[in-house]
Amino acid sequence: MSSFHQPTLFSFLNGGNKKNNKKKDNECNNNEKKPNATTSKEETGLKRKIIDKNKEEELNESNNKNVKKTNDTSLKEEINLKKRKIINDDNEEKEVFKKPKSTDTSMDIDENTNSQDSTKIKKAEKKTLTIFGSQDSEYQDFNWKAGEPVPYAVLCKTFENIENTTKRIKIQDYLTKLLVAIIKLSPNNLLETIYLCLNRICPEYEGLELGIGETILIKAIGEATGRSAKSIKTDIEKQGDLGNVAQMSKSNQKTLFKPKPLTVPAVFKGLKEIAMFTGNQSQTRKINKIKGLLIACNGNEPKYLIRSLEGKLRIGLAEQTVLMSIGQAIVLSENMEKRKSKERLESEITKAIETIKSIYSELPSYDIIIPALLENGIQNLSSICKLTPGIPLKPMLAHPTKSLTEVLNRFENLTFTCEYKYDGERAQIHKLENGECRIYSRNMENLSNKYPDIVERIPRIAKNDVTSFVLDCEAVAWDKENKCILPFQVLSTRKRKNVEAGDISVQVCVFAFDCLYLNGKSLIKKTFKERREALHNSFTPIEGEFTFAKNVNANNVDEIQTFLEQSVNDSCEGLMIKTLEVDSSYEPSKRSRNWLKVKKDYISGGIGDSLDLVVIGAYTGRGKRTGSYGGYLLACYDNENEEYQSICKIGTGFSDEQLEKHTEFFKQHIITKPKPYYRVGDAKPDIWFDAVQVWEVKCADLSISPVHQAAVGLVDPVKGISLRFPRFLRIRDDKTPEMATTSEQVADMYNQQVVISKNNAASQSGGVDDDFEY
DNA sequence: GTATACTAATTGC
DNA sequence: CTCAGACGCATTCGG
DNA sequence: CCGAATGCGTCTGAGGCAATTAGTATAC
Repeated sequence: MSSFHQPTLFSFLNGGNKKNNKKKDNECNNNEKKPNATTSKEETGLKRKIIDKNKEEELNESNNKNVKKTNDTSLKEEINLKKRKIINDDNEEKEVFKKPKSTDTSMDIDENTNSQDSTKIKKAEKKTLTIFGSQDSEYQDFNWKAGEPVPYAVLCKTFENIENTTKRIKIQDYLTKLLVAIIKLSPNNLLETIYLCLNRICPEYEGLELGIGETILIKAIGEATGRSAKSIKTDIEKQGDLGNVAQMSKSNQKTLFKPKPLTVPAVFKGLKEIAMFTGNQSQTRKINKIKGLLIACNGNEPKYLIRSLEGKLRIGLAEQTVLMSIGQAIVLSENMEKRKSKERLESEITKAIETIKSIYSELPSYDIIIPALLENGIQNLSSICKLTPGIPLKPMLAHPTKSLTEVLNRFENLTFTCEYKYDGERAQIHKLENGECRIYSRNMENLSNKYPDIVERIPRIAKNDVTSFVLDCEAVAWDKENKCILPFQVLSTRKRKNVEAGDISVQVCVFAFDCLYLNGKSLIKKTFKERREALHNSFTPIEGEFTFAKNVNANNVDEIQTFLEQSVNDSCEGLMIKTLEVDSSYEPSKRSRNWLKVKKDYISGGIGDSLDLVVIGAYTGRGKRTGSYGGYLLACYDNENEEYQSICKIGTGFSDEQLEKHTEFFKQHIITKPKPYYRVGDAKPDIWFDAVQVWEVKCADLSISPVHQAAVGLVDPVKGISLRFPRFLRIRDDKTPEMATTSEQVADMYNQQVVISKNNAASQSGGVDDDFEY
């Protein structure tokens, strides 16, 4: 009913005093531990098993887990910590969620001063209110005064809180609390804070990147702490995260003098500067800047600073949650002094979250939204920030489905339509009122300079009375001579920057499927039926340059099945299925995955490719896969040379349980050097294995590979073949490694792909393929 | 000094 | 891009 | 009738291949 929940409000109001909270949490843990531990034995499921297994450690260490976290290096501890987190969350669930709920009712009688509970809440509320402008605050330890820059430590403390829970409402809560305080104390820092939470430095469409990777970070950490790159690398394997390694290296190090504490704006400015270093010696300058920041870090700051630089905060906080927190925080901060009923606040927050999400999906720029929000409040925001040609909007995405029956179940009794899913690059085409044309990618990067050929043709696709528009399309590599679609791999060879019309080697055809804005009006709230009519009425196809996506308004399985097969036969990936009327607006904020996609490889036993491959190596896992192998190297068997040829790595498709089992199993088959009959090209795994097990693996396509060696010499003289989107299906215990898929089979599968065989046929006959029409 | 080869980073799917 | 896990929410099931 | 179980959608973070680009190191 409402996305805002009472525990959120309660814990927010009650969270005024950090020390009280902490104490309470500990009490909860102590009280809950024993009953929880005993009941867990009767329960099944992995989660429960983990709890049981680690019960003892949990009892001993739960109270000083933060201390442990920063000081303990061993792998075992890290894993325990991971599991402990689950247990803590379990306890939280019992305490934090039940207790506030029981007080909910008293919140309802807002003015009832007789109730003991409600007086408690008032006290809590009062404490929260005193945050602002006084020393007695949640953030008092950080010496943060109104009007002054937000200390980086405050942000990192919030990150730590967030990282230590998996509860989404709680995460949202921690961030909201911080944002409210910032709005009240240092509103100028709100924008920077939000960017740091999201690990970004500017709107996506501005395209500024950090240009920092692991290698440079290792160098910087090494120089800042006096450690060798090699020892840092071994630590990463143990700790699974460069941020943790930096934290460790830093805490072991004694600093001679204390630099001024970091602030949020200073860190943000530092990141932006790093991003803007270019040209000769820029890497050295980046390293020096990082070193400077690192040296100024205190407490847990190195961990989060380094993770920010890595581009992955990995604390369970991302865009959607940040947006919700912004909405919640702005309402709460606007109503701090007012006494509004719980219901009233709740509904205002729900509405604000909806508003923020929808505004952001139409105009994904915090640079614009946040200042407008601070200045004008949430009420007038949608009149200031709205869909504008020239600024990309968040694209609608599709939900994968496993079968056509699933599609029919979901869209039962609704009118829907099926479209070809072309294998190319998403292209959002904008024409501004002033005539300027731009193209944006799925991630809102500006592609105008990549596709000058498309930009040039944009004015010709619209009918005369059209002044401005935004279209949603797919750009697909196109063979002009034979009038057929080329593989994605061909498209990706196009230059990306400073493309001159003259040096375009790969032609593209644009397949349009939606119209989001037309002649000064946004169409996103209209039904897809209406939008598609607008598209078809206002634009004209040009052969080989601009076409509408092929579609059929079928509604029975047979028809759709035929259309699906036809799409694959026409070199497409499968179908997109969209409702025409009900719930068919283009509002990614509502449901970003409102469309369904049926890809040929999803359908089990169907057209999709599945291979039986041998495991010959592995890579150490990072993050939540620390302590197990995060990915494996697979090979096919070559009869001719009696060797195993690498075909791909694989890192998805297995459950946590399987992942652990694989790790256990393959630890018994480690070999120190690769066998002479392993041919792996540049795919060097961290650990080599004896060829003992066969895995069934599924993929979407096969491609010519610059690294892997499968079927080398059969399709390409020097290059092998690899798999696109590989995923683990199951262990094939019935097969020995010699019975794995062979190189010949791999080569055959490659050649049998429609898009390959069609093009081979076309280039051999030199004529137009008659079966191929648009 | 300039051309070339290599590596790391980013981005598409 | 694929996939699994955790969470939150809604609905159904069973004592 | 209420709490437990179940099912579904969303969100997040693990992991994949292959291409260009930018910066650096090396060779001539």
